[in-house]
Amino acid sequence: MYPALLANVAQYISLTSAEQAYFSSLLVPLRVARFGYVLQAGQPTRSLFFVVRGCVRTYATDAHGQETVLGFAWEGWWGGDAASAMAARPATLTIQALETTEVLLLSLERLEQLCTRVPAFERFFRLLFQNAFLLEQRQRLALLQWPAAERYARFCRQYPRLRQRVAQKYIASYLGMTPEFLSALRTRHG
Amino acid sequence: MYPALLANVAQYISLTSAEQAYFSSLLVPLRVARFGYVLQAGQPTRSLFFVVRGCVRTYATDAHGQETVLGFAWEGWWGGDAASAMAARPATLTIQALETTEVLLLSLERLEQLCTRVPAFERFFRLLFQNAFLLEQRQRLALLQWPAAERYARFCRQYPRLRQRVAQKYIASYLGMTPEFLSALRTRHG
DNA sequence: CGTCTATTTGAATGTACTCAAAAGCGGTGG
DNA sequence: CCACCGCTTTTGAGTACATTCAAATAGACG
Repeated sequence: MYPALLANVAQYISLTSAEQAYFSSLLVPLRVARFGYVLQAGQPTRSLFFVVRGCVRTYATDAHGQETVLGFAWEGWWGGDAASAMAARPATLTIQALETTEVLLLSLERLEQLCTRVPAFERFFRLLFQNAFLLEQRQRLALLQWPAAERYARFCRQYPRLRQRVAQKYIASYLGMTPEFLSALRTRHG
Repeated sequence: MYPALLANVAQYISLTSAEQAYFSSLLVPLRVARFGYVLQAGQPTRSLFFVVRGCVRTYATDAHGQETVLGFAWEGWWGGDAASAMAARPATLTIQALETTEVLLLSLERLEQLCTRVPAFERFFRLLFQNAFLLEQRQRLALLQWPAAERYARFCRQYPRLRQRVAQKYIASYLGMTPEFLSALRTRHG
């Protein structure tokens, strides 16, 4: 039984204790050391995961080896390379632990099984993807309509703790600017 | 009965004809003339919609009146200001018809009702939001990791017909560049 | 055919990037 | 516990990609 994850699920749906036990039985805990990988580009992947402890960054690497950070996930967040997992293709994204991190893996096979046997989970994952979609859209609009300084200011307001938790260069990449430029922004303003 | 929408739903779930009829009964058809609005920022909104015919653009307007195109929807696509509808707040996005357009409105109240009475729809909307999330993420990564010329080239490959269908300035906005710059790109390359 | 808007063209500007090097900080081991 | 080492952040100069503004041309629609 994993209280943090059950609490996350309970925000959206109610489960009997038998359902909770069944759900828990489908999860595979994984512990990753700092700078280790939850997933590496090129590996087969068929899972999503829930972060119990720690923090990870998700990034794509282009042909020149340039890394682009797509996002972060810490306690209480879901993560994974959903596109690759759903298409049953090797991962295109890499997910690296920025601290000692513990996640619970849920394979898509088991997710489907879960949705069949406990239909409330169909609803849970609908709401999960709905929220993920809204966050993505919001962040994409930020990239399109705000200049770099404004994006950083909003990021600091939205995720004040994350700023002290992950390296500035990763935040810069996530916000679509170079680390040098973010550094210059910080000295100019607050 | 709306064959185009039922075909869209049938890609993911199977419905009895009674379920099809019930689903159809929840939909409200709306016809919008060219340059008319399916939704305007500031209006209350509690619906998503499916495009039967025509094409719309979805955009946000900032404090200076600057418009940013978030996306397009044409025959067979779903649209709406999901964030506002779900939060039960006035729309922040505007959705304008670029041609004479027919949509089918589905209010969130009825969507919830539908999911309760026909649980397969819970699955349908999970998959719909899953796909929407993946598209958003892909487009956000494009903004972060590709230069303007590359984004346009990929857009033309991915949506070749859309290029002839909507004004270039809207495509430029969607791709995160000015219309002047997109025009310059086009004369330089193909 | 005429008007209105979209697209193209061009020049000047600016925001953000690249490259390089110094300074700062944290983790690790002595 | 301190000192070193490596990585992150800062600083600065030069550059480039993309923007702004303005005007001319082209295209669409009535």
